[in-house]
Amino acid sequence: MHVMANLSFYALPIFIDPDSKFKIQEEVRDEQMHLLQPRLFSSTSFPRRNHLINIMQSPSTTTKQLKHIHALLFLKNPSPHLSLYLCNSILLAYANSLNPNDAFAFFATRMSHFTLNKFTFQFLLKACSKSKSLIYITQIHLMTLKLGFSSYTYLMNSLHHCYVLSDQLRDARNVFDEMPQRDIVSFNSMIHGYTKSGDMVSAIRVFEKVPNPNVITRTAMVVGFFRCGNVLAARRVFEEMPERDLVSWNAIILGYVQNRNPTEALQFFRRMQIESFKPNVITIVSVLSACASVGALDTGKWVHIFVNKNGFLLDPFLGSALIDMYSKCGAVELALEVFTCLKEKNTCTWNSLINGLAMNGHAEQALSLFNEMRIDKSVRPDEVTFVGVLLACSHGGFIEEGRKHFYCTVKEYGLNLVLEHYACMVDLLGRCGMLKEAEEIIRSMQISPDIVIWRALLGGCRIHKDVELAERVVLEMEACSSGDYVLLSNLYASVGRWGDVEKVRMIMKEKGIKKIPGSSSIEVNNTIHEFISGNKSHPRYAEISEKLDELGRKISGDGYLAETCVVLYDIEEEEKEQALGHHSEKLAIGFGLISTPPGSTIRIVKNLRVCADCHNMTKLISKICDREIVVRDRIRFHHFKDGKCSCKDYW
DNA sequence: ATAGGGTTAG
Repeated sequence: MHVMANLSFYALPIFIDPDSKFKIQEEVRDEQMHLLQPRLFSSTSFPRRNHLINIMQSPSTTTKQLKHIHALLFLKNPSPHLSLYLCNSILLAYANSLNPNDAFAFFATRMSHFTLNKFTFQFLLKACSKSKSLIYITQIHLMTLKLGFSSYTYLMNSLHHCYVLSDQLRDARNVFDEMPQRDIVSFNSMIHGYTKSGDMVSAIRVFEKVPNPNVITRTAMVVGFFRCGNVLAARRVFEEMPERDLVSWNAIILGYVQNRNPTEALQFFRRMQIESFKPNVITIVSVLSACASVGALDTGKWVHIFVNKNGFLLDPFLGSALIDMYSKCGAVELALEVFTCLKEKNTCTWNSLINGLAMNGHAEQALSLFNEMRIDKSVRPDEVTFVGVLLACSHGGFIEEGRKHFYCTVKEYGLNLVLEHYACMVDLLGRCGMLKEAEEIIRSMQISPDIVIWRALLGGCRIHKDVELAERVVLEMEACSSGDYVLLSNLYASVGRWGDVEKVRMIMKEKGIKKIPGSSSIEVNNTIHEFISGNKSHPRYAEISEKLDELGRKISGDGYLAETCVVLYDIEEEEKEQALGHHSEKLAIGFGLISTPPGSTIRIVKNLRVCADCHNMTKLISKICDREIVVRDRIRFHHFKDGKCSCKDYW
């Protein structure tokens, strides 16, 4: 169907984009022609048009070359106008280029005289889907309606997709509702739209109406369920899929990572390999993230080798993921190694390493890396960088340097102070006993402080036994999460105010606040073993318990005294633990000792912070057993060696 | 020619 274009329609100024640097070069200068020579003119004759079109459509063609070819076509054309076919080709080339807005400019200036066809619109919509400019989408939508193209399912699907991409769910729905015919693509696009906006109820309603759902339909549902946190439903859809492809596997792996179940994510990664699917970069990055959060160093190393073997491009993306994984597994040397090997680094790469060093207690190294970053002109520090910098200052106890960065350097780079910066600063000051200054900083904040910041102040109160301030802080926090009460009761216990300890426990009971159970995991032979505080269910529990008892006896002869004041922070819980066994990290360490070769490093990941008793005991174990023990707690790392810890007993 | 998957912080 061909409809004569309504010229006034195209003349709308909307298509002249003031930001576009687009200019058709009417004349191609000789030297520019010369630049094109080697590519275009293999023989002496003028290249055939199709050849030029092929070059234009090739993804390696730069915008500059594209414009030259474009000008060349006009220049060498005998008649004043090119054919519609040729113009559509140029349009598509611009739509696929790095500057899709050039397509609109070309359309507005060079195509107004044409009787347009469906390809013209298809390519314009292609440009829309890349530029996501709502103003163009609406305009093209109107044109398709006016020129009678709205019965083309392909076109309407593309239009629908554009609206979904730019979060215009209502418009997308209208397009969907008005379509005379719908195919599987229409349904999939609609489902995607609903899941993207979190409307799972509508997505399910559409899903149930799809005559023959395919891989894409089902994968979209998996993603949708994960997005709204319904892990079980996501899993069910996945398990019931008649066929799966790489994208489905990536969706389930990433879904579990994002729903904080990295162990399950790694299980699916393993299953995926059993079923002979070859991972791509997206899989790798998701799996690395899972390894990082669960501390699975062996799996992480395996992935790294896989990356090298299969010739994956080590770009800043993948590099940062590797650095983050190694840092969060406590293997700083390996993180450093990746960093030095990387040819290309972006801000995120630097951030990953700075944060990694800071987390692992290498405060000086983190700060000197930051200074290197400041010299490097190719990157610019951002807010995240300063989180790492301030974290390093706080873990190293560098008050002056911390103040300097907090008050000056952040502003030097034109950055705003965000919640995380305040949290680090309050932590730093609180830790060093400058509780008053810490509190003043909180009071002076432009944004309202969050729970992390109050908790940082509370941490300072605990170290310096400032009960009065702690009480005020807890009141101010309006008492919502259990950690704060535990800390307060902890503090009361440490100064012997048992009556108040009891009171806090009553409040917690009344409010239904439960202490989060401690959980520690350790990776042995590529399997993650998780231990919950006081839980005996591990198959080798008896051996672990025996080992811990044996160590306990050895240690008591070595001057170890249980830290009673901390043990008392939650008596109810503690009694249970004494009857049943030990804190989760002790179980994990015990298991590590009996299941790994002597002398090898034991790595533990813990969901809560290390208690003083475990900290003490771990130090001694590292000495007696001559083992390096690396414990990652909720906030940071502890590297135990020869009876000492990298945190220097501040945490 | 159109539909589903992508890192970094407390």
